[in-house]
Amino acid sequence: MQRKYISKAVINRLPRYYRYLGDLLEKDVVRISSKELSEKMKVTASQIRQDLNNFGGFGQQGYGYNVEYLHTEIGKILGLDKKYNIIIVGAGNLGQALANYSDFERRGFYVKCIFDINPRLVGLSIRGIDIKFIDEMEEFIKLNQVDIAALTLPKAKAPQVAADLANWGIKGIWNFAPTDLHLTEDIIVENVHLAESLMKLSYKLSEKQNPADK
Amino acid sequence: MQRKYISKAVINRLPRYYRYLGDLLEKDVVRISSKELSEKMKVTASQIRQDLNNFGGFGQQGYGYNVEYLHTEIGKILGLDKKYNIIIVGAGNLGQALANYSDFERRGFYVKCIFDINPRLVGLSIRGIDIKFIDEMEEFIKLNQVDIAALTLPKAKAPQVAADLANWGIKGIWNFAPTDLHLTEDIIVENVHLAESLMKLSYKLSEKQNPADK
DNA sequence: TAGATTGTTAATCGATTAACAATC
DNA sequence: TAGATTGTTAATCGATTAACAATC
Repeated sequence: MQRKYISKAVINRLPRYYRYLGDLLEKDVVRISSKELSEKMKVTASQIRQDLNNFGGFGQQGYGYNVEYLHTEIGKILGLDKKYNIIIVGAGNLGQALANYSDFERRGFYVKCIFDINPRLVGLSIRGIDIKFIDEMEEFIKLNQVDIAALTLPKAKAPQVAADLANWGIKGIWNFAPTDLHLTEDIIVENVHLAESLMKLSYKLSEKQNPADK
Repeated sequence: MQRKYISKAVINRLPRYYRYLGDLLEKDVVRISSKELSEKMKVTASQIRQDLNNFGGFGQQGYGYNVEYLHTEIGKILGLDKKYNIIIVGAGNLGQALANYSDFERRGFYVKCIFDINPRLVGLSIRGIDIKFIDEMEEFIKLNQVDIAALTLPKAKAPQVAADLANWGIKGIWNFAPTDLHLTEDIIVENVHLAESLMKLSYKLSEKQNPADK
């Protein structure tokens, strides 16, 4: 669908546009101009127009953008019109939290199974999602069409599991382990590094106490 | 401590440097050149040297960088030599997962209390951390020196709670609610938007199926 | 038609990379 | 000293913002 090359900076902003448009939609706002949206989002109107025009003209001169239409179109760009099957690898607290987060389903992400090595967790289920022993993972992936694996396991185990998943045909990895996975080009990795996020907060807090000259 | 203005791009990379240096330290690596590190991290050596020099000369010509020293210095820049008291607001799965994540303590982040409105959770404790009723939060913050609040509560409640926390003297908010908090300048917000992270993964997956020309 | 606002080009700004003199 | 590698300046590249003609 997307044809021309889109910079990473633009892609990173798309989900935020999507969220704001969803909020507007809930408030029954029908149309919005780039200027109004820019004030809400605290970005420049120019950036919004520039970003959107990477994907085609969604607006109308003199009118602005139709909220519902733009929301739908950005959803399509983000691939939210498709369905994804997810497995969660690691049934610890974070894995369980993700399994419980039913909101993902609204966006087309379906958690199909959770895997762990801990026999005390195997056999349990969360929101009707089974926790299976990790040895059953290969077969499960081959029988079900699993697109994405969320890795919520210790750093030490992540690289091997990721390599296995890649071999078994997983397309994307949502990596919560605090390590970088070095896989082949054709497997997509999206990292969530909570510890690093907390460090950024910490940096900003100390900076506040010792501000820069500028 | 930090004097000159540091760009956001640099700050975002610091925790990753810190992580790689920590890994090297565990492997008892004593020194590393920007070139070696750049190969591991898949960035340019130039960028590493440029980034580090924002904070002063940590290396030595002809030698490279001492791993332990650089690790410590970046830790200081990130404020990891300080201690932070944290409260978690929202004792749902994600809040509980954060409370259970004992690794944060190693970095100086101490979870002191969890708050919720659900009477069925109040009175329980996680790893010895009490879950209290949210009405007790104001007093708790005034009695204990709380620096950071992690918000793991529904989007609808986040803005009001954040405003209260700001009034009660919280310095930083680690926001997991899928909304932007508009607070005064002097309160620091670091967002973790899991849904947006998943959308980026989704984008990259659909892009792979319909690649750009370039 | 007049007013509003997009789509898009041009100008500016900032971040990254390359190059190399300084120096360990 | 010779070799290695930093610290730092200069060149390049990319992203953001400003401006405005096109057009609804």
